[in-house]
Amino acid sequence: MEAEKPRRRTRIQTEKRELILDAALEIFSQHGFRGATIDQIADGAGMSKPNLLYYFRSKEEIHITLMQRLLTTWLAPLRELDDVGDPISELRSYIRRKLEMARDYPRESRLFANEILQGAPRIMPMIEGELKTLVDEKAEVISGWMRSGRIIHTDPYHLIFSIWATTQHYADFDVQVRTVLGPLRGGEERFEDAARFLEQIFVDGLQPD
Amino acid sequence: MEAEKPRRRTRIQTEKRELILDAALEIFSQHGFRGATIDQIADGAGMSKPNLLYYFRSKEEIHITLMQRLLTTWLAPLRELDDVGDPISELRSYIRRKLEMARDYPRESRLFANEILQGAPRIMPMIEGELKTLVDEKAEVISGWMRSGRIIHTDPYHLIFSIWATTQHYADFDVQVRTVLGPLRGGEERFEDAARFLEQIFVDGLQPD
Amino acid sequence: MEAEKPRRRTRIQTEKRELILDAALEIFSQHGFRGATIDQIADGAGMSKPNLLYYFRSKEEIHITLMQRLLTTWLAPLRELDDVGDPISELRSYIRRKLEMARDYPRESRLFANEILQGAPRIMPMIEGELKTLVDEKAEVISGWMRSGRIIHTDPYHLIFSIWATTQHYADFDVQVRTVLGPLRGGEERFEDAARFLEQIFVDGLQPD
Amino acid sequence: MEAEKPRRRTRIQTEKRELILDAALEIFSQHGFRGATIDQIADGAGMSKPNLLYYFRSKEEIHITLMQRLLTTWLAPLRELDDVGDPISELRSYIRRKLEMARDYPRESRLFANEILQGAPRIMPMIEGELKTLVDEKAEVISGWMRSGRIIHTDPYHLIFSIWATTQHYADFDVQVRTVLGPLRGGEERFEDAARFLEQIFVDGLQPD
DNA sequence: CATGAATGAGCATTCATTCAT
DNA sequence: TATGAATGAATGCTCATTCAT
Repeated sequence: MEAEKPRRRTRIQTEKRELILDAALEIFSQHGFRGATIDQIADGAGMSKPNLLYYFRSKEEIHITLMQRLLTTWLAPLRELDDVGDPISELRSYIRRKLEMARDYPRESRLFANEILQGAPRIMPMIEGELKTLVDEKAEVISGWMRSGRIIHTDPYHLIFSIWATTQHYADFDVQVRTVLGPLRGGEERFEDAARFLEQIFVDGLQPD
Repeated sequence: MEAEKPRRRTRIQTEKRELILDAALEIFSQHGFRGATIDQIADGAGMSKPNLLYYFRSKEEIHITLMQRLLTTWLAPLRELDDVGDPISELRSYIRRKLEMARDYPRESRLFANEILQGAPRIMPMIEGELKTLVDEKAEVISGWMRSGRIIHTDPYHLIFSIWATTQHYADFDVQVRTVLGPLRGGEERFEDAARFLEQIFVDGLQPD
Repeated sequence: MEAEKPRRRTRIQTEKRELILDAALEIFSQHGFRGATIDQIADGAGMSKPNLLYYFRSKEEIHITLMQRLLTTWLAPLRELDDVGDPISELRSYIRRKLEMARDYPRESRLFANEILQGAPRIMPMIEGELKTLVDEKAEVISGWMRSGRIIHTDPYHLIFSIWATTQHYADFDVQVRTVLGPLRGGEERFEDAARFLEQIFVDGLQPD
Repeated sequence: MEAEKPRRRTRIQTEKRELILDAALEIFSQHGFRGATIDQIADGAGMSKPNLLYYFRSKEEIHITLMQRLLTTWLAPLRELDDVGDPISELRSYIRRKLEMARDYPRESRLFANEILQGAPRIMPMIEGELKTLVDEKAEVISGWMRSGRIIHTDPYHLIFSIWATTQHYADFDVQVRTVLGPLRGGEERFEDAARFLEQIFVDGLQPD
């Protein structure tokens, strides 16, 4: 109801907000929105609860801010998928980049998965807007490649879903993956192995004879 | 932590426990463990909170019970993967069954995903035990098929992970899938389309020339 | 948003609710809505805060319940003002009853005053409805008495306001009244003195020569 | 509790203090002492919260300062009641002035009412001192008029209370008055109507035959 | 003078669990 | 078995006040 006074940000404000967002990412991705407490986040950010609430008005505001940034980074690899490049190497790069993100930013992946799992209560508009638009656009690019015979014919949407699912799996189901692979194969090399496998499936599999 | 006194159960007890577990599945899969409340579950099961706690000692006990059953059902398709069958049709069936489960039991899938996402705090022993054992065993079956040249050579573990990831995606990321596909392609037929795509990738792709 | 489950009330429920309402009346009338805390009320009612919230869902619900009852009792004297009685003795009785209420139920008077002072944020509908309707009706009765020459002609609405103001003053401004009157005249007899004065002003003053 | 160091004030200090007091009057009269926040007052005064607290050490200090001024203005009409004037026209003027104050300074009236309602926790000394002294004095003046037969015999204290109550009612119970009078009679003319009624009651009614 | 930053104490409300019947 | 009643421990958020600059 109240008018948001759009506070101009000082340097300290910006820095502290980053601190908070980082701590929040850790906590939210681990416990989900409801499972996370402001206390935990404040602790992680090294400040008191009321002080944290001086930078963000509410738990939800932190979450929303996180989500907005997240989506942008998260969609970056897909956004780079280039119409004019070579289809095979474009797809290969896309898968590589997605896997790298799963390896380097697993918290972001889990935060996103958490939100979608619960029905995307706080992120739906972005899914319907930005995300859908981008996917539609890139699906069209892929369809073009198919029509021109540069990759075999298949469903571009489900192709994208599958790439998402398989790559993000290494972040979202990390504990399971590592446990199943065991100490011998569950180290960092698992990402190399996954990359090799996924290329075989998606890249070789899509290559016309 | 306390030793469970193994109470003998009457028929009524068993029925009520089922009622509770069903309600709990609904709530837990929707809100996660911490986000769910006993009140909601009791409501869903049509009984009072203390009465519910007569059948299960605590919120966690419900969750654990649910998880135990879940894993068994969840692994059933993989367990059916038959050593002596035809590899190609075995894999095809496996993918089909997993997709059917994603379609028919999305709550179970989400509950499982939720748990793993949070680091499997309550299910780790089963992952390390039952699940890992089964995967190891079936990976060996698949390896056997590869060695005998009946399917092409690749990594059986990552193959299993990929089948899990892609099929479960249709349950866990359901909102996103339907939103992106839009009203025209996001109906029940999405499972058919997915099946067709996944067979192309996994079955045709693994076929030796 | 949630559907109110209309709880059937047990005897204990009813008794405890009364206890709470009584304590709340004490606290609210003393500190106002915002100034009162649930802790204070729970303390006054001899129970824990969560226990109190088992009987009333929120602070506001207590206040609303209190207000609803209040208005009914509060308007009772005016409601008894009888069309067919003798105007002079009707007015005399009305003033007496209002003064008795100020003496015997000062907390109710103050609670009401508090609410109106703050712009009646939680009671406006009742003012616009029940209260206005009743006043309109009784103003018409008084007007009738005037038209028939049984009391002198004046404004019936402002007459009612003045009776309200003067009688309630002995509850609402009690501290001031007692302080000004001092120990000699500020005891219980102040109500007798007030009654005598008010009758002189309102009753004798309205009498036609 | 600490001894106030009597700070000498610059002109700017004085101006800012006025700004603050005006904003505080608005807020305190609307929400009561506990319901008001320093933030709201600082906002209303167009300054930051710590800056406001540079001019007044605490919320309470603002309130006390406000109360002290208030009482002086508030008692001015009574103070003007003149021993040597004509009793009837003195009383008439007194009522007029009090009604004008209710019309022009309703916030002051409500602030005062609020404080008394809560038992005058912060203003008691002034009630016992300044206010009581003045009332005693003026009651004696009125008694003199009665003894000399210039107005009829009645209780001067309760007469003063009644004039207070009835006039202040138009400020303190403003919402109720306007709601009951409705759009047709609840405009600014309500003060004229009230004045006419009150004169009839108090002035004509006190006139010896 | 002015303000951004920080905090301890408080507050309404929720929730898992226990107790008595 | 079943439930009404009770509560300790959170939990999100507010607010008067202080501190540093």
